[in-house]
Amino acid sequence: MRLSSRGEYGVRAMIHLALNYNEGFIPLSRIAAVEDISQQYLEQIFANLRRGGLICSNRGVKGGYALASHPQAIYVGDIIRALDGPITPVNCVSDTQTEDDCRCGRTDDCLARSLWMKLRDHINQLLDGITLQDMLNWKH
Amino acid sequence: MRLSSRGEYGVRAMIHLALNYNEGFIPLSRIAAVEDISQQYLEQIFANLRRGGLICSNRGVKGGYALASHPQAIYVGDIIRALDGPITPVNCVSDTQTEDDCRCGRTDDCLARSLWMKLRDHINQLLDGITLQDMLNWKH
DNA sequence: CCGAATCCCGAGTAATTTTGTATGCATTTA
DNA sequence: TAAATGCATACAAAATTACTCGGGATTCGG
Repeated sequence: MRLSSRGEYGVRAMIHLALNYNEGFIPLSRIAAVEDISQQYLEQIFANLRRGGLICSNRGVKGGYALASHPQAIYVGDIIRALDGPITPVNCVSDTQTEDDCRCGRTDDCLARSLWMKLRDHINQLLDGITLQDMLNWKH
Repeated sequence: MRLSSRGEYGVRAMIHLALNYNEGFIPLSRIAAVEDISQQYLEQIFANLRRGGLICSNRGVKGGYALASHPQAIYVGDIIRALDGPITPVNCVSDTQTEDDCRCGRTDDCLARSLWMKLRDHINQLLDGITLQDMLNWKH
């Protein structure tokens, strides 16, 4: 049940953007330096965030990245899904599952299945209830 | 945020033991066959469950495995922790973390850290609130 | 127009983790 | 003693993750 480094880095980078929401576009090099993340790796992560519509980008000198919307409107769940795909403990109960993704043949009469669905929903509900702004407010 | 196959198989095998709680010790070969899991792989899984005190074993002919306690007293969280270690989204906030397990240098003033702790607790609280018996009762 | 700063893209590689296999020994019962 | 079981450890194959590399495309300031 570990999060990928993509997800972890992605959330941290998004917090960074949220903290500097007023300052316009921020070059990736600065985020990579401050957060101590490989710049090229972070580029891939940001590519996914952009495709997911969570951030905007500008090329060229003075370019960089910025949140696509207000920190209040960006949910952690969306960040992680943009980077790691559907949040689910087992493929069996993912929205986008295919037939043979499932390790156990049975689908309907699988007692464990109810557990995985509960767990899936539980995690998603938490992550879809927390925005970047919420996290900024947690600052002690 | 995926569960390992160890965890998935382990829970299914424990459900199997719970369904046959009255029938004494059940040989692993039968569980492996019914649940369609590699027997040798399942042996490793059961070794961990045994070390975790969740199941009892008897060797020799007529030997096998059985739950160490009543299905009402066995929690899913304990099963998964016995197989995969601490349930946590990032090493940073694991109980048993070491210094360099943590990808981000900062520990205290990490805004993301609060999120990971909430997520960790959220997941553990769910899994520590569900017993094998609960799952049997979900049978439609 | 030129050069520097930036984003963008796809392929490739290294490291790690996961998922198993293989082999053999130990114990119990009939 | 033989067969059925659990026990233990090392090994191997596969998959995933976590990056690196090399080069392009775009924008801005001079």
